[in-house]
Amino acid sequence: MSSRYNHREVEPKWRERWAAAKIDRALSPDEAKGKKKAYVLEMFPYPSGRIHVGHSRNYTMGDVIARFRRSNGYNVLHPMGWDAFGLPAENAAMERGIHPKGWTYDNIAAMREQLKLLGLAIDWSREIATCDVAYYKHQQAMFLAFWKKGLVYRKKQKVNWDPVDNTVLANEQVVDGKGWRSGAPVETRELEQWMFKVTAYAEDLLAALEKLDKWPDKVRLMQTNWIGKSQGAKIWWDIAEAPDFLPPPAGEVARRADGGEPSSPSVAYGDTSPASGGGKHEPNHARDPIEVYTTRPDTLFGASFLALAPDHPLTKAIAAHNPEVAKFVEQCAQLGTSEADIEKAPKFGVDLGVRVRHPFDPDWILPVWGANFVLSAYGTGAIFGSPAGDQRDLDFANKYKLPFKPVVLPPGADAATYAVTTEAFTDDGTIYNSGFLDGLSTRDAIKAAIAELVKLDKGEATTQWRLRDWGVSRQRYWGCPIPAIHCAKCGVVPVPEKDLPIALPDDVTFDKDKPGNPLDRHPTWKHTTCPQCSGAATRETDTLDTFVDSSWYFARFTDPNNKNAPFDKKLAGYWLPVDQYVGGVEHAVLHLLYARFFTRGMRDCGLLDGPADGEPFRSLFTQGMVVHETYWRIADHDVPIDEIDIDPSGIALWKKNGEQLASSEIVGRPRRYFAAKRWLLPEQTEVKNGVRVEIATGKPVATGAIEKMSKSKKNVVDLDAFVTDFGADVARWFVLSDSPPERDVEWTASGVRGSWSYVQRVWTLMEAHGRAAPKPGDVAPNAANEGDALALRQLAHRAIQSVTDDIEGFRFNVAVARGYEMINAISRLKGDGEGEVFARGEALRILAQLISPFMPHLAEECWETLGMEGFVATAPWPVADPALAARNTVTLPIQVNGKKRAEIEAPKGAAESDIRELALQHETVKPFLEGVTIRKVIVVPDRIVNIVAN
RNA sequence: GCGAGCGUGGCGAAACCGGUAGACGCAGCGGACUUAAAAUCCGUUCGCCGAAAGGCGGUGCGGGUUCAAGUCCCGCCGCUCGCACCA
Repeated sequence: MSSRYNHREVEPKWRERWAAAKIDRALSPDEAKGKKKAYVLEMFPYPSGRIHVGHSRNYTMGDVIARFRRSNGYNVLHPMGWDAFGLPAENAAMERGIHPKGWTYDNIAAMREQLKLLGLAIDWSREIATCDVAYYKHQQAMFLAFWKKGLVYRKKQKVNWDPVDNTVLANEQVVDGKGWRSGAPVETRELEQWMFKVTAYAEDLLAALEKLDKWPDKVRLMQTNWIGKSQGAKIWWDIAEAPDFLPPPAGEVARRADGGEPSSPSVAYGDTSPASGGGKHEPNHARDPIEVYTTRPDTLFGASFLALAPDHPLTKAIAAHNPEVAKFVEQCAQLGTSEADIEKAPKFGVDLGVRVRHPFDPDWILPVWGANFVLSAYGTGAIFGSPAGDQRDLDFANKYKLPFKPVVLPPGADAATYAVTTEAFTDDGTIYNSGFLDGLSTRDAIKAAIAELVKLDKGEATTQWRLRDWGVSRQRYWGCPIPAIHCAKCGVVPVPEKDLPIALPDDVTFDKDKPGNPLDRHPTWKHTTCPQCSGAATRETDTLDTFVDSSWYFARFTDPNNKNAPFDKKLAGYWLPVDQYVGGVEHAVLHLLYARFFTRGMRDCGLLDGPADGEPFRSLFTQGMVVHETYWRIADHDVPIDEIDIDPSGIALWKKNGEQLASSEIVGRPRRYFAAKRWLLPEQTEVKNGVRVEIATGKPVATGAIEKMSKSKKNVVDLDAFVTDFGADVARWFVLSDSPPERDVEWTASGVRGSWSYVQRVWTLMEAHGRAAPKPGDVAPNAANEGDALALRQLAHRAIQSVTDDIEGFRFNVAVARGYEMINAISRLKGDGEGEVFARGEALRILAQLISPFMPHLAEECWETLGMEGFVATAPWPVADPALAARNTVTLPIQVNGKKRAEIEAPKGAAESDIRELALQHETVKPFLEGVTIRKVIVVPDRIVNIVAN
């Protein structure tokens, strides 16, 4: 009498029982005496609306780990929260005339209910949302602490400015030089920005990457490149000649526009100004020596020119008087910044009319050029050109007929004949044509050149970083207000801690016609008094970048309801670092770097005792996405029907004047062709007679690329509907099957059917067996230790070993395969004797435990059906019986000259000489040994035999 | 351009230290049950030759190391990701 497994009743039942028993609650350190802790965390979601099955994969992976750890006796912290500030809420507000707060909290409520459907073992008592005042007031206090510590400063910085939306855009929000929402060309503006001094930890952030051995190499490499440490030298080139209009070498002239060290410390709060750059050659006045950065001071004798960035102060100073230079600067500004543009842009430049002296020879005069390929944002914005050793310098020198000579002799080349024409030699070699450096290796010459520069006071060794400080100002409403006050008399003043929180006002207006920051135009909120002089003052109306919110939330989870502090030092010390962090690789640099910075900052502000090394995430896993086919049809009105069509098999036909275009001709499709696509939800389509059609119209539908599930392409499967139809367990099982977790998995109807039928098979066997499963430790009857029963017992115990290793090693797809293997083996075992019943019951019990991290509801129902006590979720993880899991006989393949010819069964650990004889005497092997001489017999114990003969 | 990763049946994949290539799933084919269908169950499925036993070939391409290579080394080709005129 088998009944169908009814997930609609079973799943909610167990979720209620788990909640009632509070099994997901993380224990306090005192309660958990004797247990090890495990902090398992998935990157918390942005509450964008509703979740779909694609979102579920990330949480399911974390949940498998969390449940697995709990079964293994750990005190598990597995929390959930909401990255709730951000632009989409304001956009929704503008489009629909609602409040960002209401929109956000509604979304959170909806998504919380959806996530709960998945049966995740989450301690919901620790839920946080970054837009709660209870959360961000601690963030404001932390901002003040960082400020006090010198990790916060203000600086004029170039930003992407959207002139239509009146706001700063992040680089990611600039697409092809245009604002992603407004479509308006983005302008560059200089704005006073709040900065976090990430560069203070550059050395440590880089060095500590080596210790993060449980992070993917790929992510560590990306951070290494992002931090971009480079060792070299600064060199000061004295001006020999300059145009008369340049001011004399005195007075205040700004240094290069966007340099390493920030400018004036305009903020009063203890020691707020970052350590100044310090050299005696600062600042770089128009007639002061030109500072150049190089990694190759060994090639100094090959120098033939200096080149400055278009926005180097000296270039700009000359452009103000020299029309030719002004034209050059303008041309550079007009060049696109996209990758393709840079690739294509030819090198060009202009002689600035300035001449400098070579540091090693005052009589050696070199020209100074402006050049488009020199970046103002890197190094000092000025280089010396050594054409024989740098391809860009060589191209430039060839174009403008600047002289050059090779100074590095490639290994093996002849100094008498070696020459450079169009290809520079950039590798290490032997220095020649270089005075006192002659004969040295590249390495030694770099040291010798720097020593000489220091002696002459013409330069010094230096380290250059690609990493920049983090600009956190956003001209936005829906974010954490920055706790600062602007006073005409006192300058920028921190809000006293007792006045926190600075809460966002609710009464703001969102008006499409009045873009910009609603805080800025709020009638009362921004007006306040100065905490120092009590005079009239205004609040800072910028809010913090939402990446700040997510830079410390993992610490808040350790003590989420603390009213007086962001968290208790002891609790944070107990739980941190996060033992397993799971998230998308798209956060490889920004979020993961900022969090590492923040942990160090919190430590140095005394908020955090451990981890002493400042690393928030011990182990990181970057998971793949759920992808799905996309479906679309032609829009009804946008395009003349003869220009685009869909053939009955779902292939798009692009036509022009009735002629069909080959796919190669469809490059650079006009924009309106894209507008012609109307994406369809999978459930709006069906396959009829092998053709996918729109259900409503019966018209054929085109099948587009297989892409990450996203609202915009509509290739999503709604979670609620899926859970109703198939159950959460099927979704969880499916997203972990088939593909390795780090790779994408394609959601397919047939794959879902496979998972569904697996659930049914498990249930059918469980129910048929009933309440007769042996408990762990029950002694097996003799009959269970022979024949097929024994084979099943061995398989089950080996599965314990395998699944345990697979979960530990993030091979969930392999663990899933073991689940299939087990159910196949269990259903193959026939007979109802004492031995079979025992073996079957034991295997089913083990199966219920092994699948419980993956399909917790089904496992729980099975556990109860088998007559087991308590929750399978909290039952100890099964331990394999070594006697059963071990193999006492092994199958050895016998190869002759590397080709498999036979197999033999042999006892495990059998003597090599015995195996050798068995192999040589084997009936099917013998024919291959006739007429040849046996050269060698290789016996790898318990693995293989290979007979070498010829 | 630089850097990293990947390339295995019709498809998703497995093979952890070099040791029986293709576990497991999907799709396909054959069968059972059924009036029929769905569901379920059983068998089968890398290619070629063969009635079978068995043989030959096979992990992007070309070489190499080894008794033995999907796995290690060298050189190509292709795809994906990251960075990009970084001095």
